Amino acid sequence: MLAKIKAARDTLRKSEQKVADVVLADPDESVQSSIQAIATRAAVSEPTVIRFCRALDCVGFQQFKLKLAQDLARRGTFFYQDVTVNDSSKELANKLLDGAIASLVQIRNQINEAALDEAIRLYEDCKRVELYGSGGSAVVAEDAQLKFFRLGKPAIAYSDPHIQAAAAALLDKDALVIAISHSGRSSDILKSVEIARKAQARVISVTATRSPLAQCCDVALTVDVNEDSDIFSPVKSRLGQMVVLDVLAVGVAVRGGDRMLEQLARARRAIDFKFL
Amino acid sequence: MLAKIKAARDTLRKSEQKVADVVLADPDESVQSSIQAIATRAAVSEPTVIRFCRALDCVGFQQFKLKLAQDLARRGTFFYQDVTVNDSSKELANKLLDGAIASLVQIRNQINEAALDEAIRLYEDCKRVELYGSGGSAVVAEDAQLKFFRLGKPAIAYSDPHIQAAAAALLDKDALVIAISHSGRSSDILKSVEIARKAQARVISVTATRSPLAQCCDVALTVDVNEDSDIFSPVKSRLGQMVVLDVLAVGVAVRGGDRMLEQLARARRAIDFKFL
DNA sequence: TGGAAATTTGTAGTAAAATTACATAATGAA
DNA sequence: TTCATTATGTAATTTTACTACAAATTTCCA
Repeated sequence: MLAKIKAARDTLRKSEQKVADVVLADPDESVQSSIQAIATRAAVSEPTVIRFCRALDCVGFQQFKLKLAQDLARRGTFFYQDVTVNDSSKELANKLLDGAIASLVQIRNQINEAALDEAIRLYEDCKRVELYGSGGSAVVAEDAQLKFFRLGKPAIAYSDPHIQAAAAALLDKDALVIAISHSGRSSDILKSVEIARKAQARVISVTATRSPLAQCCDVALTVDVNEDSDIFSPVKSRLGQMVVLDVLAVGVAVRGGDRMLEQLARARRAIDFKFL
Repeated sequence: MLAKIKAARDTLRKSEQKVADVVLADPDESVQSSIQAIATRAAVSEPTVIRFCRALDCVGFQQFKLKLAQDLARRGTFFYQDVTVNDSSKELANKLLDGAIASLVQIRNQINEAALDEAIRLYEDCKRVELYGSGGSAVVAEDAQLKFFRLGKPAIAYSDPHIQAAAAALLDKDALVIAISHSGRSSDILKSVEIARKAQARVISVTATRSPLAQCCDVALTVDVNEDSDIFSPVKSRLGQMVVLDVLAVGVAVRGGDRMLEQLARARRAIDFKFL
C-alpha cells in the first residue's frame, strides 16, 4: 500500500499529491486520523481526501485506513532485539525467533532471480558437485550434500581446508563447486576457490554481497544478515544459507519436471519412514 | 488481539461475551463491519459493543477494529504454498522462503516456556553434553555442538547410531543427552535414549510433540512443522531445531549473566575474524 | 488570445456511524 | 423483600464519512 502510494503519487492531481505526502510522511499517524484531520494537515478539502482514497482503488476512507493499517502491521512484524539478562525464557525465545524470522524476510526480499537461474543452469551443465565450507558453514555444506545427492549427480562436502584445496586441484570443467562462507573473507575458502577455478571448474558461492568470495566466482547467491545480532555461532546466516541452497536444489528439481518432483517426494517419504 | 479476546472472554459480562463470540467466529468479517452490524449479529445493543472494545483496552470501536485488522494482517503474512513446475525462480524462492518463515512463526507461537526453563536447569546441573542425531538431524547435532562447546562444558555430537548407543552406555548421572529427531520415531535414537536413561543420564529431546521420543525423556523441546511441505530433506524442521537449540544455548548463557554474554561475544568475534 | 469544454477543487448539506447520558432491568446481599 | 450494585438498553448527541453541486482552474482550439 505504501509502495502503491509512492508509485501513484505522480499520476495524482495536485491536491491529492498533498494528501499522499502527508500520509507518506507519517503513516502511523494517518491510520489514527479522521478525514478532517488529514484534510487539515494537507491543507485541502475533505472530499479531496476521499478522492485520494478512491484513486488508490479503495471504496472509501475506511477501507483505505484499514489497508494502510494492515500494511504497517506487516512491515514491522518481526525485528531484531537484543536479548538481556532480565528476559524471561519466553521473551528470550521470542526475540531470537523474531530475529531469525526477520533475517529470512530480508533474504526473501533480496533474492536475485538472475543469479538463481544462472546457478540452476550451472548445476544442469555439470557432472558432479563439491561443497566447501569450513567452521560453521561446514554444517551447511553437509546439509546441502544430502539435498544435491538426491538430484542424481555425485555430491560431496569437504570441511577440512587442506582437503578442500587438494580436492579442488583435481577438478575439471565438468565439476561444480559450491563455496559457502558467511563473511566471504576466509582465506582458506578463497584459496580453494582459486585452485578450483584454475582447474576450470565452475563456482557458485553462497556468501555476503560484495565480499571477496562473491566477486571471484561464476555466480554469487547472496545471503546478507545482520551479523552483530548473533551471540554465538551465526545462526541466522546458517539458516539463510540452508534455505538458499534448498531453493537452488528445489529449483533444479522443478526444472526437471513433475516426474522428478514426484520421484524425489517418494524418495523422501521412504527415508523419513526409516530414519528421522 | 485475537488471543487477548479469547483469554478475556470468560471475564467479560454475558452480553459482551456474545460480542466476543461473534468476533472470534469471523474476525475478517468483523473488521469490515460497523458497530450496528456487529450488535445485530450478536443480538445486543450498540453500546455493549463499545463496552466490549473498552474492556479490551481500546479507547473505542475504531481503535479496536484497527488493532484487530493489524492482527489479522500479521497472522496471514507468510504461508506455505506448493511449488509448481511453472513457477519462475523468483516465485519458487518466495514460496520456499515463505514456507520456512511460516514454520518459524509457528514454532514461535508454540514455545513451551516451562520446558525451556527446565532444559536450561538440566544443562546447568550437568557436567558434559552429548548430542545424538542421525540422518538429517546429524547436521543439527553438529551445529549445536559448536554452540554448547563455548558454554564451558564438554559437548560432543555423534551421528552414527551404533556409536551413539555405545557412548550412551558409558554415561552417568552427570551427563546430559540432547536427542534430535524430526519425527521422534527413529528406532535408533529411541534405543540410544533408552540406554542413556538406564545409565542415569538426563535427556532433552528436540522433536515433534507427542512423539515416542518426546515421551521418554526428561524435557521435550517440541518442534512441529508441516512435514508434507518439504520436498527434499525436511529443511523446515532442520531450521526449527537449530533455532530451538540456539534459544537453549542463549538461555543458558543469559542465566550466566552479563559477564558470560560479553565473553561469548568476544569469543565469537575472534572466531569470525579467522574462519567464516 | 479569447473563450468554450473539460477537469479539478471546494462548499454545503446529508446520511450514517460512533459515542454519551441516562433510564430501566437484572442481580445479589442483608 | 428491599436496597444497592451491576448490567444492559434506549434515545439523544456528536462526530465522521460521504454526496451533490457549484466555483475555480486548466486545457485546448479557433
